[in-house]
Amino acid sequence: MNKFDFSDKLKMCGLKSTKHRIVILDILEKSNQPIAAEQVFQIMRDKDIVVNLSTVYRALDTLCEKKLVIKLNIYGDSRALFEFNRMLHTHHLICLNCKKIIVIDRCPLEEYEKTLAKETDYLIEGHKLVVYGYCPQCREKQLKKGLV
Amino acid sequence: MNKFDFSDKLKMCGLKSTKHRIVILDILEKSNQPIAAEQVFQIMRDKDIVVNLSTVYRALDTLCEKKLVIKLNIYGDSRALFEFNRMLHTHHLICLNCKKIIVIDRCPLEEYEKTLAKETDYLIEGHKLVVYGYCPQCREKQLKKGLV
DNA sequence: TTGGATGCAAAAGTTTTGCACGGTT
DNA sequence: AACCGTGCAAAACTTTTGCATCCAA
Repeated sequence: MNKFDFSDKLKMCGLKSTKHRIVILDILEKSNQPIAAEQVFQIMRDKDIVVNLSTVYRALDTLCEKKLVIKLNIYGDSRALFEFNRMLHTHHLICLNCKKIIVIDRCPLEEYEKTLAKETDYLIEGHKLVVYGYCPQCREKQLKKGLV
Repeated sequence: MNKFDFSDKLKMCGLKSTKHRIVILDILEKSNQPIAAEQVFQIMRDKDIVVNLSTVYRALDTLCEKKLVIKLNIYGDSRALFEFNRMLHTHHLICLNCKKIIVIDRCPLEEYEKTLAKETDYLIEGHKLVVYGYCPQCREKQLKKGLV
């Protein structure tokens, strides 16, 4: 997706198309895993884009409101993480050692949601599933140390 | 579970049995939903227990390490929440309106974990599932307002 | 007695806010 | 021109830490 698409996307949501917002969408879209506001800020700095951290927070907040971006709160990280909303229903597999996050795009929970709705009389809007484990690389390292 | 049990539990984990820790376990055990450190602190204050907030944080941290307590990071709350570990594998159903949290104790994901392990070569340690929706009470209120 | 637990104060880290100014529509 | 977005600084909020003291084992 290129910058013109981002610009259109923003306008379609009733937002002004600003350079910062486009760059932020671009950064998140290119990231293969969710990142924190501070990291977005640093990447912008690295690109020699002068921006204030509060602007990054405000932009992320606005983009989340418009569902262009998804905000995550993950165990073990006190910061919120943000990812580009690819309009796919995804889940996350997180390595407990290196904190790498893999996005998984298969969901086994459609039926479960229906059952749950019946049982609880809730109107179910969605869910978040996070799976924790150790990635192959970290498993190997820990095997060598005799830790696992 | 009474206070003697908590004392034993702490000792079995290699922790000293202190008044504060016992009270904190008691508060969490009695709470029907996960609560923040600040709330634990306030409940202690209400019980006329003089305690420092940093002690609450340290105690919760220690109890989590020993798996007596579970720490949660939930979307929409920048604070961590803590719940008594009932040694059941549970999930959470959260009302997007009133933020009420229901603990659900049926898990549809055993098979899924196995499949995922095979596919990714991760050593899966566990998962967290949070379902979002609107509770019957909030649905009714919103219906009246014509919002849903 | 000894090491771990606590209180206190201070710092660190994350996120939000008020206000003046600037840019998009 | 109007309104929304941004920079800056400050504050708010959550969590952690250093150190002296206290308490459970």
